[in-house]
Amino acid sequence: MRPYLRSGEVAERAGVNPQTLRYYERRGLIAEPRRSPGGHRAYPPETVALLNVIKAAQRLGFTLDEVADLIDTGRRGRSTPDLRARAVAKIAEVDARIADLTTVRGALDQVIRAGCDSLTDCTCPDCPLPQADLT
Amino acid sequence: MRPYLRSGEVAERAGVNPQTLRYYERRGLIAEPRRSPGGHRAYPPETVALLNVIKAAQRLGFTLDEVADLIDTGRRGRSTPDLRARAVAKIAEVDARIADLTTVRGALDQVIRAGCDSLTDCTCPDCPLPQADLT
DNA sequence: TTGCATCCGGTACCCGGGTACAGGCTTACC
DNA sequence: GGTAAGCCTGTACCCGGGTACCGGATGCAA
Repeated sequence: MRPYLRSGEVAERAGVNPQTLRYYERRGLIAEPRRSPGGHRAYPPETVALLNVIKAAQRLGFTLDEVADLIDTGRRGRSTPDLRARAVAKIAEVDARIADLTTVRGALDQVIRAGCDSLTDCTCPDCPLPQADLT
Repeated sequence: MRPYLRSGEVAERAGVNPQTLRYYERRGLIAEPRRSPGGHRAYPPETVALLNVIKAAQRLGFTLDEVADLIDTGRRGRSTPDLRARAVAKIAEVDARIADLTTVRGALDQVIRAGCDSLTDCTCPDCPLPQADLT
């Protein structure tokens, strides 16, 4: 007989929009909760913690699908190496993204240093715009 | 009496989907071209070059709205400092994004090194997951 | 002149992560 | 037992950058 929470309470405690709860339910991130006799959702308190976990994972760059998968994998088979492996793969993604942005940064820098004055009719010598990067 | 091009030809030369031409027209990136008597678009050949400029600007990280603005500003008043200023601002955006990603990378690294084994029930000591970043 | 490729306008859909609104029901408190 | 806050479902919309599909009209070549 735990103190079940209503959706608004869960949302507020987790710092999340109430609509987001239903959205996560649809996406399979949180389980369908019990219902009150009138049909209102009654959440166990752990849900708040789960939402915090989801937010933490999002901040780590995981998509909602990936988070759903991680939660799911953790729940069944407890396949230990999975989180590790996914974190390693995610680091590679992040590194690739950083490399892209670094290239872009360099190209912007060139544009500035060459003194480009127009996208369409730049008059600067050796204008870098036509090549502009390779992202 | 220049050799006007049909939309499919422009699209092919610029390496772009034909639908994208109409989309860019709607977005104000390319001007509405002349029409044939039957209503088909007849593009001047410069359009291909313009599309390449647009692609270059996109690779520099500018949004289509920003590109439209840059082209427009270049066409009228020839306000020289504008491209420079926008490139400087864009570098700041890129740097901020890189900083974010670097933070995320660090957090992922911590998760791996701490040996976290589950999003929801990690058993590692000093588990970094609850804090996980501040992006 | 006929046949096929292409183009037309309009509309709908895709990705990801939600948010908003409408119209009706339940719950909580006095 | 009244009233207001909160919840329900279903649906539509937002961002950015396009892509796809439809039925009908054109363009061009043989």
